[in-house]
Amino acid sequence: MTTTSMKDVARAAGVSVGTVSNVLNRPEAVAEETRSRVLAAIAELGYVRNDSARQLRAGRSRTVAVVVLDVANPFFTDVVRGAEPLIESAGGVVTVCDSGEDVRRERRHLEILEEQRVLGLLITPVDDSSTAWIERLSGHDIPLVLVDRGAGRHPHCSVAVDDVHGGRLAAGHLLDRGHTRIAFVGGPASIPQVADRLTGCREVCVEQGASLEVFTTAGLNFAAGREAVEQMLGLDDRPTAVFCANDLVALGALQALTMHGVKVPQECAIIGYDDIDFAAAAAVPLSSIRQPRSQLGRTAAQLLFDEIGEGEGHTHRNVVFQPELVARSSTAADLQPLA
Amino acid sequence: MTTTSMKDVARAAGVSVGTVSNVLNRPEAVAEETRSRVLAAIAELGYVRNDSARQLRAGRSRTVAVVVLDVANPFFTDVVRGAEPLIESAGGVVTVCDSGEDVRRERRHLEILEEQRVLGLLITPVDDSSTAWIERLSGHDIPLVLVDRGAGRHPHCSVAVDDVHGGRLAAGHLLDRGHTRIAFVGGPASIPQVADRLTGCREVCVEQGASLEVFTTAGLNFAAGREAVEQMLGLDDRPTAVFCANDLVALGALQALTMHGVKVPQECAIIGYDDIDFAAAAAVPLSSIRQPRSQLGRTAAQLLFDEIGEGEGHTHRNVVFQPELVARSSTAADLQPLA
DNA sequence: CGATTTTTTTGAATCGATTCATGAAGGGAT
DNA sequence: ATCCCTTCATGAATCGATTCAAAAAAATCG
Repeated sequence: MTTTSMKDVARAAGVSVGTVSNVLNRPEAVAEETRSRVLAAIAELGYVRNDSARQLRAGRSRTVAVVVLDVANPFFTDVVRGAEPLIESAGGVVTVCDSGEDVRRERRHLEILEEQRVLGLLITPVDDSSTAWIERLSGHDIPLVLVDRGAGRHPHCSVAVDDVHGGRLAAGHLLDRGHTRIAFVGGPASIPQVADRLTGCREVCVEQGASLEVFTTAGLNFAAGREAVEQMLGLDDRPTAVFCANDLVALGALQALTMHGVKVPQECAIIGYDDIDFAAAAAVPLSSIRQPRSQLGRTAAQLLFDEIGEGEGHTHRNVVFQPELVARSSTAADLQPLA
Repeated sequence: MTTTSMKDVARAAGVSVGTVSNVLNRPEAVAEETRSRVLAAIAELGYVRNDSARQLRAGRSRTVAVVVLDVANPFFTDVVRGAEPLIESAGGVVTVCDSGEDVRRERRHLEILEEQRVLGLLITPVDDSSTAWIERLSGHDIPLVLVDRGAGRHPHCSVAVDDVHGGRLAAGHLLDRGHTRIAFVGGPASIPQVADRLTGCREVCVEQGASLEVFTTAGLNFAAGREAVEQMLGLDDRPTAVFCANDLVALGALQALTMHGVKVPQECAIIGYDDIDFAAAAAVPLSSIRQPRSQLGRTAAQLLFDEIGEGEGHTHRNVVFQPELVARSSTAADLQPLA
């Protein structure tokens, strides 16, 4: 006999299983003397509650899943960190799922989470094709909050940052510095955050008559930034400023530029997005667009529990934060007029 | 009726629940015609398996938990990335738990994981006081592999990197550069990795007659590095080289040094540990001690499944990898003899 | 066609905790 | 001693999927 169950504890303590259950769940309903006898038996036998059985009866688990695009991206770990305290203090258990910007992985996670009957979900969807699955969970009464993504016309709570505005801030800053040939690096284009940041950037470029070259990458990481820069350096008449869709990409780009002896910011300016801690510590301290990362997580958790608490009569809320420009050395020099 | 169960599917398809179960678990044992009828009913009703019930019956979940010291540390995300493919291809589900270098948080996670009857565990224990709990899980037949930590005399599989050797490499490199006043920054001292790296460092310093100043920090992150440097800069006769217990600390230290106008490496050299991707992209590319991060994860997962597969007749294995010095700019200059 | 084997399907037992109607025991009040 | 209230403890029913011995149906063969 591998595992000891409540029945064993009950037998050892000379009580019924119902009483053991009461000791665990409503200790005040059990007489002092009985309770300590049961607790002694539990300690004696090394009994551990079986969560599956508990959940089966309860019909719902106490797990809140956070589905992110990339756990290795500090932006998301900060969002998770922001959400954790609230979830845990509400008796929940946090589980982090990494979709890796891949719809198939995301879908696999969602299938499993649905089978697990999770208490709720905070999710940053990979792209629009995620919607069908998300609606399915939602239809099966799993409350969810969209993170870093407006709900659009979807009936959900959401917390987001105005990425179009962020894109405008970044591009505006570069143009202020005198640049007229801008490169945008990021992808895939199906990721809404990328699309929005590019939209904002493009708007500003068009308004002010700057040229814009778009380098679409396969992902939002170090390697993507490096590769895009390699490609850019091959051009005859290359851009003088790069706006990267996030800081990881920007750090990769910065590394590649430095490796090729291109001086930042004198010969090429760079600005990233997210303002992760590493940005300030980079080879050339990186200008970036700051998002309220942990507040994003905290608010999302808050909305989720509001929804769980309010039940039927719940009205969805959509919170939008404004991003903020953080200018550092990587965009510090005004463009030197070419002779 | 919120959830639809197998019973509902059975009724809709005009078969027994046993047959529905067979369709899901051993489709080849069900007649073609019946199978498609059941599948149709499943699709029709939007039926989703209840994992709790399944686990209850099975006695075990298919979750493999990875308990790490800090999810925000790229070292650990890389370890997790390394372990995931193998776990998932074996039909497992990965869940990452962050102990945050805090024994209490670690313990809470372990309690929950035990209640969940996880399939297995990859864990980097916070410190020696974790041992009792780990043994408890192990005693309850939950197989586990210690990660980034030798098993010592404990009866477990483990994958580790020789941290004492790593400490020697780092210190040796600094002394080779002509430094004779070394600072070690890291903590808390109860973390074995920190203790081992310091041990190696101290050995070399003693052997070669260099002085060693130890700055013990509360954690292994950015802020810790910054604070230690602030403190160090207050000293009259300060060290000329800093060995940080990991790269996050080193990046924090580097940032603080730069902020105070101390030139790296000319006025102060720095070397970190882990060689995370950010190290190479730092303000001054950071020398570091490289660990085979994803291989660590992959091997750990391998050992775990070996243990699960072999059952009783299993013999524990302890794999130790050797770290490797990666010299970059942050230690590039030989010490300038002070006039 | 009846006997025999093979293929399918059935349905009851099981996993372990929770819940709740029911009942027992103890304490006061009359 | 009787009746009424509390306070505690009981144990059967329940959650939903899996398993497996046994029954039923279909196929094969002489």
